[in-house]
Amino acid sequence: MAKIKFMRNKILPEKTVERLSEYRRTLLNCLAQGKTHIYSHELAGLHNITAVQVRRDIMFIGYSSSQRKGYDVNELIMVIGSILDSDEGLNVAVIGIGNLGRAVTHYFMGKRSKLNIVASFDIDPDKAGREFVGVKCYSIDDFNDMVKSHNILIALLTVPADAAVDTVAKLIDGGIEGILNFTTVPLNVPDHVYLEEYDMITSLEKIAYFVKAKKG
Amino acid sequence: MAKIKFMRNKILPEKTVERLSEYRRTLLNCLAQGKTHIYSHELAGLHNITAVQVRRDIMFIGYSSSQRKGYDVNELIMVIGSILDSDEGLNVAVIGIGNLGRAVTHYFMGKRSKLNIVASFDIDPDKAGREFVGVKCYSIDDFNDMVKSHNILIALLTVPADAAVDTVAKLIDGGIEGILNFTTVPLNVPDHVYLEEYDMITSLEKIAYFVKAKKG
DNA sequence: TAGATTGTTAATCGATTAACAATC
DNA sequence: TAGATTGTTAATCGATTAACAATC
Repeated sequence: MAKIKFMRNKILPEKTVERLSEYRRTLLNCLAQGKTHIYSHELAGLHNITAVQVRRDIMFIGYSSSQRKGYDVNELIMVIGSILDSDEGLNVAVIGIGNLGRAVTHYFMGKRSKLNIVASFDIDPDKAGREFVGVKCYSIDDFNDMVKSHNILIALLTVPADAAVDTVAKLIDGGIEGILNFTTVPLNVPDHVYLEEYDMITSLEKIAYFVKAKKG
Repeated sequence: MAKIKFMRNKILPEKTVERLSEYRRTLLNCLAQGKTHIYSHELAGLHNITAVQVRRDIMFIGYSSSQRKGYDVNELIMVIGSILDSDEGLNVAVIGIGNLGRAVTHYFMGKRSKLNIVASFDIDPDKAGREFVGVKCYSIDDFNDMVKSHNILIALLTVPADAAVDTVAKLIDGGIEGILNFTTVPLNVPDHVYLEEYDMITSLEKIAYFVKAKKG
């Protein structure tokens, strides 16, 4: 039987958290293919990183394989789940149900996950009450009530750029704790809110720069 | 007049490149509001970073303000442009024109940029020849020819997860040099290809983890 | 056992921040 | 000038990698 040291209360490095999320998806695929054990160098190879990094990440979460036959895929999935997931699942709202909002909702609905999109919100009164991609849309004015009644913790911000700043003020006011910002607008949030930028334009401009740089 | 040291041939740190892209957007807004000069601490405040970091980034690109009255907004935009943009613009293709592909295309078309979406590609023969969001769709079989004739350098990968690996092989074969990966599948690419992950699920799971961690 | 693999410490690398002289 | 601001070096922090003893 594998050992799990309970160092769960320690906060993990950001990059490790990212990779754990990625490992888990890969491990679920392995499981689907009937693979029950996986070596650190195998998992590393699938992610284009080094085996040391995989082992160090796994060390951080306090898991260790019992044999030298690699990690038990099933166990590792469970342990990562115990780190990343909340027992009760986590409720998420999409803010702004235009083209991007709908595509993102659709994208998420396709994945199994402890993260549930429970509502969308829009400023357009015509949209309130309707359902988009299987998710009910509410007026942004109902946001505060909904956050409380539906225990919404995280918001996906997919509003147009010029609405971003005002909308974020509403999200903060409503008591949201995490925001994934799809807009290209830099946002100011208080310390207790976790903000993650998700900026296509910057990602693309970065690729463009390094493609140029590589060419000489 | 401002001085520009020509250290353009040096490769910039990844994070600096990201921030330059973000600064530029902010600077364009400043310009639109009639602001001609900006202090490092102002630009920093708008991005929730320190003024030292702004100054260091600007030092890296070899620009320096002539007065102690902050940076000339217009000049700084030009200098960042000379770093990030290619003179001729850069041609981009969307691979997989489903929900996500269309939303992403729509999103980009709204921004002015030196990055042009010149084509989309799909495996579905019914889509080839049609136009989506103002961009013509081609069969993925025509990819190699199109890359050459339209000088496509970068691909946005918005295909379903199970098609990701095969599709990337085609992109590489066609001679693509940069990929923005919207799928959740980890990809293996040769050294000369610049790959950037753009993974919503991981971003969300990361937010979920740190929201939990902050609470106790 | 010998070889492969893991878990962990120490060394390195890269990015951020602190400190401060130079400038207007 | 005095105060504010910049440009840059040195120190710190965080993340990756190298090295290696321990284990099966």
